[in-house]
Amino acid sequence: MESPLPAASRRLAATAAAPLPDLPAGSRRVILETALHLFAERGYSGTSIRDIAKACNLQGPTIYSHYPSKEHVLAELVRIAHDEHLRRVRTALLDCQPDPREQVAAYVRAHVRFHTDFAMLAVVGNTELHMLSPDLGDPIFQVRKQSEQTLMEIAQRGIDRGVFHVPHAWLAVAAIGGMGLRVAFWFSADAGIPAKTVADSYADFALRILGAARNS
Amino acid sequence: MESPLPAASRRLAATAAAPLPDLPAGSRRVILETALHLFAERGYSGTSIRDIAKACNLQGPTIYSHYPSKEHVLAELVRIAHDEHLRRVRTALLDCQPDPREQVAAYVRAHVRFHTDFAMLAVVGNTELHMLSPDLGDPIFQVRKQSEQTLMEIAQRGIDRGVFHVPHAWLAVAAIGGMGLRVAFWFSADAGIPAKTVADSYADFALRILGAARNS
DNA sequence: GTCTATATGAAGATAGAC
DNA sequence: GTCTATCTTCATATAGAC
Repeated sequence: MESPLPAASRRLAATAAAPLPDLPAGSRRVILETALHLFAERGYSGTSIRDIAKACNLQGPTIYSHYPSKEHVLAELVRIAHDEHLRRVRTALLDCQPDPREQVAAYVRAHVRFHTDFAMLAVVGNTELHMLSPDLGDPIFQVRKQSEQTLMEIAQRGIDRGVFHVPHAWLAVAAIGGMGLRVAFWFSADAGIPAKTVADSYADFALRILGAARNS
Repeated sequence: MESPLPAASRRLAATAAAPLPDLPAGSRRVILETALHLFAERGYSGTSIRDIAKACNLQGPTIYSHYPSKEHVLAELVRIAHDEHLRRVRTALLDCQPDPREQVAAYVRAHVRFHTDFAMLAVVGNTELHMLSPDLGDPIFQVRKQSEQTLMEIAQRGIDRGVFHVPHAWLAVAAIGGMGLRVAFWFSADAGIPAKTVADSYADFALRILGAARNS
């Protein structure tokens, strides 16, 4: 009954971030990676430009040589998060047989692996997206919508073909998405459960939720 | 394929909070309910004492006649959230047959109804708990742990009796908890799906995850 | 690219009058 | 219980030197 949860007072369990995908070079990169750690742990509003600079061994105003505002730093992180999530989901589906069961399993494995492999990015992307002004946030909401719609379409297609059996498709999709999102908060690479185990298990859970479990 | 999600830039869909349980009277109550709305939408760090006061038609320092600090306001909200969650889960189990399937269904219905009926309280309780100093946060983490352990014990008991069939009990419990948590962000009393439908559906999803679906 | 100096405002919190 | 006045620190951001 030992639980692999983060230490009580921490917001998430992960301590190291996987190398960011789609990353700028040089100082921008250092700033971005440092901001990621701070935003993940203390939140966007709870982190100051000076905090980020200090953790980079820079003076506060130096940040402004690389980003026009703190909001732009957040926006780039949140954009990278959503782009990478969508990219992984789409790639997974390209490798897939046209069977909705395979597609759901592939989607959920990719979804969960994103949340294990980029836990900090996922936490920031999900908890701070709404802090962005419409100007910076709206394009990212569009990306998010595409990821969500993709799963909804797979589910609906499976229901139409009689492969899935669930009274309310949207609720099933919301549940599957939600359980995956939460992984970013408790998953830790060092502690306990391998990412692949989580991904495979959640893929199985998703199929069970949709009434199409391979093992039943 | 219409989705009942919150307007793009909002953090959660709920606009009104159910009357808070376990509530103080008078000005403390007004302050608490106002802070709840602001913390839910903008976060604890994104809300100032002056914001709260202004929304109460008070001057900033007046808050300090009722609470010693902003952190104490948050602490009371987070405590109420966790106490009410635990109380509901426990009450639901008292009305229950000793069958693990019934117990899981009762737990999840109570869990989900907490997140629909007190969406703002749930959002603040879950996203801002880690902002509290150990002094104020630790007792609340204890309450949280009790809720989590309760579901884990039910699941383990069902597995031991051969009623549930799932390779990794802890992952199943994490998935069930996580999908319920997420409900607080998208649920809206006015829009679309009744709370009872969500609760019943998620109870069914939980049983499916545990390999004990009543409908399969 | 990074620094120091600085402008301007807002933060949490206290003192003390009414 | 609520107010005004205020303290101190910190916030984002800019200007301009090196």
